[in-house]
Amino acid sequence: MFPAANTVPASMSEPLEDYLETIYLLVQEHGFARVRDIAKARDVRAATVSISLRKLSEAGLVNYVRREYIGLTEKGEEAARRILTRHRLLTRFFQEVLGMSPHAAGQQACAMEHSLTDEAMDRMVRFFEFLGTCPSVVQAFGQCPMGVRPGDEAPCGAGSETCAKCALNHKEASMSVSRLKPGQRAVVTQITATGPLRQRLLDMGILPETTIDVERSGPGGHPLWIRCQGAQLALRRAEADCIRVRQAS
Amino acid sequence: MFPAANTVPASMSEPLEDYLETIYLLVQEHGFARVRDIAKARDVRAATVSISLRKLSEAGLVNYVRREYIGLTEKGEEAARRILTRHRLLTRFFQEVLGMSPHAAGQQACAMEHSLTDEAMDRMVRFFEFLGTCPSVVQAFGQCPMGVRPGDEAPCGAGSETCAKCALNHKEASMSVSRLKPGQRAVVTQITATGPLRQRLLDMGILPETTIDVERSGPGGHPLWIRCQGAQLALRRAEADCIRVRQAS
DNA sequence: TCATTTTGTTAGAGTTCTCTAACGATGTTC
DNA sequence: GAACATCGTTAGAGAACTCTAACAAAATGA
Repeated sequence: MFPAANTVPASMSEPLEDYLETIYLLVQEHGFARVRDIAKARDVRAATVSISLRKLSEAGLVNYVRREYIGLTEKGEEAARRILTRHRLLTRFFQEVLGMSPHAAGQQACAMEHSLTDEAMDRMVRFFEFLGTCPSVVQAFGQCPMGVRPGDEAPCGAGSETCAKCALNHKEASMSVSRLKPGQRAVVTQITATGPLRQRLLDMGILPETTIDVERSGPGGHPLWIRCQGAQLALRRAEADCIRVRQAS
Repeated sequence: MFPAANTVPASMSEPLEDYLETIYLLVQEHGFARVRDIAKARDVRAATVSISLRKLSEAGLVNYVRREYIGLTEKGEEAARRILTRHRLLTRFFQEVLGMSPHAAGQQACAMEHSLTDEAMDRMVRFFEFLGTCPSVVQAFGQCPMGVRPGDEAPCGAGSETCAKCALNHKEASMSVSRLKPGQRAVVTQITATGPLRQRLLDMGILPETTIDVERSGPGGHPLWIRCQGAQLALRRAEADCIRVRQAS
């Protein structure tokens, strides 16, 4: 009669995903998350948060006992990272490709992040990988009379800026992340994996143009510990081999 | 004490928008819409539809008296077209740019159409206008090893196909739709308007690559009647002047 | 330490969307 | 025209999510 604490709900509701995301960000930023902070961030009443926390706790996504500090479980962190990665990816698209202001792009991403399918995400990442090796595209759009126009609010110069990076990209040789030594920093250019392995890496937050710091690397078959978007992740050898990067600083 | 039948609700709920969309499509396809058909199309029970119709009716979007045929008001049609246009635009993006199958692209569009902001829509249309004059982009993506791959389901060949069109586009002179005579057909290449006028045209369903049939054109300041996506629309002169097309057949 | 403020919880209620079940109303068939 | 099927409506209920109001617990400060 235990309510299924081990069962991953087929799909979570949007509000619940938002709470998870909020908690993740608060913990990352301040080291802790309180009911009050969550309520403020999501613009709801504390009472509502309280109830939602119970649900998340029952779903095994949040570690929470009444009036204690709030933390995500392993599963909860994974779920939060999954949403946040979608958020980042969509924001980049609206900002860098379509030329929207960071704020507007973020808003739009917020509204869509819950419904981006795995396939669409996969394809969108491929699109960014492509942009990284074909600098002409965004550049051309940026210069196109219909692209970002002078009168537009916060043009954010995505076109030219991105393309400077891309041109570099293109010239520099890329390598597998597994070649990096602890302490080195690199920027993802491509994920060569396909299928579930690719999806797994994407959901962890490994997207093109993401910075990766290598923290520890064991010999041979041991996992490679990296830091990515503020999160510490363990990559199996097979996973690390699929991540192409260019070195950065 | 009349419940505000003239007030446009600031924003409609997603289900209500879906009902509107469904009714619009049913009327367009079969000439009429019954509760049963709507229920089937949306995969809900008739009872639910019945209740929703009352709401839509109270909002002044649907013409409906108990047990009679169901039709959209002027306002309802506008709202439905607005959503459908977003649907079409997003579908095109996922299908033609990202290379998803028509079915998957449609699904994804369904989930996002309710939250696409005016600005994002505007920018996305510009992106398509840009693609129409810079054929290299989608083409290049299609040929890129990371693009649509041999093993993929329903590649739909968007890359090459679209670009053949684009190349033509590019070479042919475009003209304003107001130059067309009744009976002529053309394909939209660009909407040169900006601001509210542009938004109005987009919401009517006037997107790049949309086919337009001219039905009636009055002299001088009279409106131009066109058919677009199955809908008959009246364009004011100022509006027609902003629509660039290439002639087709 | 006692009063005050801040923080979190519970109780109760409202909204929206959905369902099933029962019931009218309309139409069809023999 | 009676029996049957189809279609639409209403009634009643439940799931999510939210709110306000009242209360409990903890922290702060004089």
